[in-house]
Amino acid sequence: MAENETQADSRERLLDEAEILFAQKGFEGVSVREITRAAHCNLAAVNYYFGNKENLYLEVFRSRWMPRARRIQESFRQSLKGEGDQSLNHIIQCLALAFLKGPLSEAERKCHHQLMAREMAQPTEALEMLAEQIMRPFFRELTDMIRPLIPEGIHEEELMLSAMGIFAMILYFGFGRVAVTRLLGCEYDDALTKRLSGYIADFSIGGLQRLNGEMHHGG
Amino acid sequence: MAENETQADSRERLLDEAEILFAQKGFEGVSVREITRAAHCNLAAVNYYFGNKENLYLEVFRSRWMPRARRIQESFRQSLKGEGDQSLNHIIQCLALAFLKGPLSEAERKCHHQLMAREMAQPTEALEMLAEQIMRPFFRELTDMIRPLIPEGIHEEELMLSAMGIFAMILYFGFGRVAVTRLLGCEYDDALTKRLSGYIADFSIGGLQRLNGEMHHGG
DNA sequence: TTGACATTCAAACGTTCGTTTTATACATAT
DNA sequence: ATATGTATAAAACGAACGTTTGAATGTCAA
Repeated sequence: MAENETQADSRERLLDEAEILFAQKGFEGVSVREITRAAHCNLAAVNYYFGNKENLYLEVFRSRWMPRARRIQESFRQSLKGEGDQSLNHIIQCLALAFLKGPLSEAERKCHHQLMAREMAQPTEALEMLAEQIMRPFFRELTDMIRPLIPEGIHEEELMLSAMGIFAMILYFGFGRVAVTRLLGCEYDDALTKRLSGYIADFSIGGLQRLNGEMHHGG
Repeated sequence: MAENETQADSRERLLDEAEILFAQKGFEGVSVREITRAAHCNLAAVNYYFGNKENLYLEVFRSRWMPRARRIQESFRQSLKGEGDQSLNHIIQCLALAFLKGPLSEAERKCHHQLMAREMAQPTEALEMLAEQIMRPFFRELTDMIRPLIPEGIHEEELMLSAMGIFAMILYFGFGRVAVTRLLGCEYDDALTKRLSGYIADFSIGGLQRLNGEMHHGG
């Protein structure tokens, strides 16, 4: 084997193009023909390498989405370690930034969040995999991180919901950017992303602190 | 024409069933045959009444989604008028409640939010219609309502983003309930809905107040 | 009864879908 | 040189898709 390009890269090209197309149009919205055309390989290649279309979809999550999710998480941990400040403010700011600007290109991030949003709206086998291997561990890590920084009596569920509320906004402004720009009346450029990031951080921190206060001072 | 049942109700039954199925599976995920089967009418009925599948989809938004959105908004206005309290706290609480519990049944609300989420993820002609006739007017109404209650210097965009942040969580916990329950590890029953509603309200209010207090964004 | 109109129905249209089949090209190991 | 395994190619499979057709209904006015 060895040697020049376009050889055994068909499998990789298929995964690359499939992820983009699945993110843009959804599983049912893309045909195998469209994917193989984009990847410059034969129609039968999907079945040759992955057995069927559904397996290709799952493999996209295994070999593309999950590693990227881990990179985002790692970027979050690194930016936390970088400074001594471990306040709630700092943690959430780093969290929002890691997911909204993070270590990814604009195209990658858009693709990443769209796929996630689609799985949430219409879960498949893939979501079970992500929930188990990516999301639940990270939520646990996150709640463990936050717990010592807030008043004691708070319920675990509140904590979980808080973390999910943050991701709600991240996902919303990520996957719904077409609608967001249509409503804001301005383009989704780098500046807007930065402002969104700061806004989400502020909003989340405010929400968390209010939750803390409510828990203790009644309401 | 005769006033019997099941007569010219085919059109209405088609709209009812189509909305549910479109919400559950998306435009491409449902076949005309599936819709007509659910509505107990002939396959050709879709083309007879609506010309084609896409027109049926748009008509679902015109004759089902939009009136329901107006009912939700009206419920919000009524609950505001009911009491003299016009504080920021009260407004947002009413807002969250109107969208999370509001005047709809559980099934209706689920259907409603799922359709919206799908349009945000993959906008069609329908979203332009909703943005113009429903969303933009309501956001304007909302920001006009909130503006006098917060410090002056605040930017219009911040206000818009705040409103959208609230809807982000509403949509997230609405359309992603399968994923939510999978992460929380508990069922999405009435009690959870109630807690979610209160949580989103608290979270949103906290976020807004923080925005007011601190104009600057870190990072 | 007749004619016109609105609605339903079964059947078929042409197209596209995911998948399978068969054949071919080419590298490497024996 | 032959056998082997990998990869690509074109063509076809049956099934399902959205849509169209034309006949069969039922209703109501004339």
